Amino acid sequence: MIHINKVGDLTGVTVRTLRYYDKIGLLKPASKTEGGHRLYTNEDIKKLQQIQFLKKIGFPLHEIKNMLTSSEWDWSESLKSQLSFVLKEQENLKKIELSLRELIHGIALEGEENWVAIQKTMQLSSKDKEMKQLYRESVFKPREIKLWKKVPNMTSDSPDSLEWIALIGQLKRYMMEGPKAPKVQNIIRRMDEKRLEEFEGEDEFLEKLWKIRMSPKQSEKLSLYPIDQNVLEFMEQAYAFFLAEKNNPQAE
Amino acid sequence: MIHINKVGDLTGVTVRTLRYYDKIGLLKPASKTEGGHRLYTNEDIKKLQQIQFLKKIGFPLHEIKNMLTSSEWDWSESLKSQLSFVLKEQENLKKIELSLRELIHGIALEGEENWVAIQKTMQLSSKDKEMKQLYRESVFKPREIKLWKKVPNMTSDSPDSLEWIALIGQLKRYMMEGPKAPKVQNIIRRMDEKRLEEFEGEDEFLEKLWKIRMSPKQSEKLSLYPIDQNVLEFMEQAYAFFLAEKNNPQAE
DNA sequence: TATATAAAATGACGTAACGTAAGCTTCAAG
DNA sequence: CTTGAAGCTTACGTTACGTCATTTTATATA
Repeated sequence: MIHINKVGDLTGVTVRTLRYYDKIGLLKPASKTEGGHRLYTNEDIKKLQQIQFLKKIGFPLHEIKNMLTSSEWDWSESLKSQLSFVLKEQENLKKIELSLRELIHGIALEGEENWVAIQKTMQLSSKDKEMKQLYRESVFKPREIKLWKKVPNMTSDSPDSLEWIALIGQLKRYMMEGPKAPKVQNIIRRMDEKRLEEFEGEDEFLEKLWKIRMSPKQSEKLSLYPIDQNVLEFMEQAYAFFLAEKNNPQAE
Repeated sequence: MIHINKVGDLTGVTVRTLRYYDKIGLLKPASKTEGGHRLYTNEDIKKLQQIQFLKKIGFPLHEIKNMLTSSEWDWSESLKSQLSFVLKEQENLKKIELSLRELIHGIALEGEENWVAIQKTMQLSSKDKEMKQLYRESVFKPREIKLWKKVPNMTSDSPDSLEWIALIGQLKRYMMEGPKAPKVQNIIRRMDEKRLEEFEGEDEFLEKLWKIRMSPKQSEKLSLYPIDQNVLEFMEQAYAFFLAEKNNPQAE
């Protein structure tokens, strides 16, 4: 016969919990002292461990009670339904994770102080994702759909996407220095390097992508994070200058 | 000025919820009629949509309230901590998923009627998984560790593992017909085919595995689902008979 | 054996985010 | 002016306990 706090020590559950389980009839102690103190047996401990396990895998107490009392319980049934529930929960959390990453990257781009990023993402997220997939397929060729995966997007945590976000963020910061500023040109050079690494020879695709980028509405349809028009234009100027310099190095 | 049930139609939240948000000060309607009916503006609707989004990604209402009121809120901070929380939750659900699969497969093996499978798995799950990894590394060679992944286990949902479980389950059902029964021999043949497909030429490894299998204690240490001793022995007999038949087809 | 003290018992309130029901009041149409 | 629909407030129920507050029992010491 084991006292209540000893049971707690053995299994890690609190005294309060044991009293609660007693009250709801989930685990009644085998006996009591004449004064009313609860006394548990080894059997009770085993049952408690089963309860703990079933609770851990997500069953509510009232269902655990049924499971352990009714001998005719359809274990297979409830385990499978619990499994499908768990799978759904995981999908859901995956979506939440993507939204969070989008927001975090958005703030990295826009800076924390202004609400714009948050607003944009919250609007984006409220729309239908599947629609976008369909639209995407209508605009690009099948082969280009594969390339699409390499386009940096706000939900990815790949190093590549992160660097793109960082580069664009820096570009915004240095915009007031003009497109020819060395800092800006360094960023553009790095972008060009990455472009070559990832999209070498895919000029047609890049051309299409850039046109879409220049139209905020189309960008949004494709769930591209809407980059400010003036940033895009600035980028185009800086890139033009970069190309000119490259072809004619010593000129000034 | 929009009436409360219209707001519900527009955003999908219930009237009760809107009244609740009013009460806790999360979303107060811009004005009220003299009779006390709530009137919302377009601004309110926008705010409500933000609330919905933040709720969807897992923030509690009181935190959302802070986020939307205090202008100095550290968005980056709370988004990141929420992200890490979500990641932890996903890990947790993954573990739960594995436990559930283990139980479901256990029942497929032992049959629903007897508690044995459930008991066994519940005991297995309560122990430390990392310990097992270490033990495994001490028993097998590095090269064999890779092979280990192909050993059917109770938590996998790969077709291969499922078939092994099904085969062993059937074997148990036909045990009373003796090791020479055609049904039993068919199962053994299928097992042999699979063995060849997956472990061809790895005789040393299989030998080791089999020895461990014959010892319930060692099996458990490696988190192998403990198969009953008599089933294993029966399997050995049936397999011996199978080999004999194969080498000497027409004898009887 | 009386008493001090630890530990146990019961009862009640609080939690998060609403759902649901009861009973009363306001709004808008006819 | 009536009437039915919709709105209002109040309050209890939900999950699985945590956290008091108060009282009673068990046990060790004087």
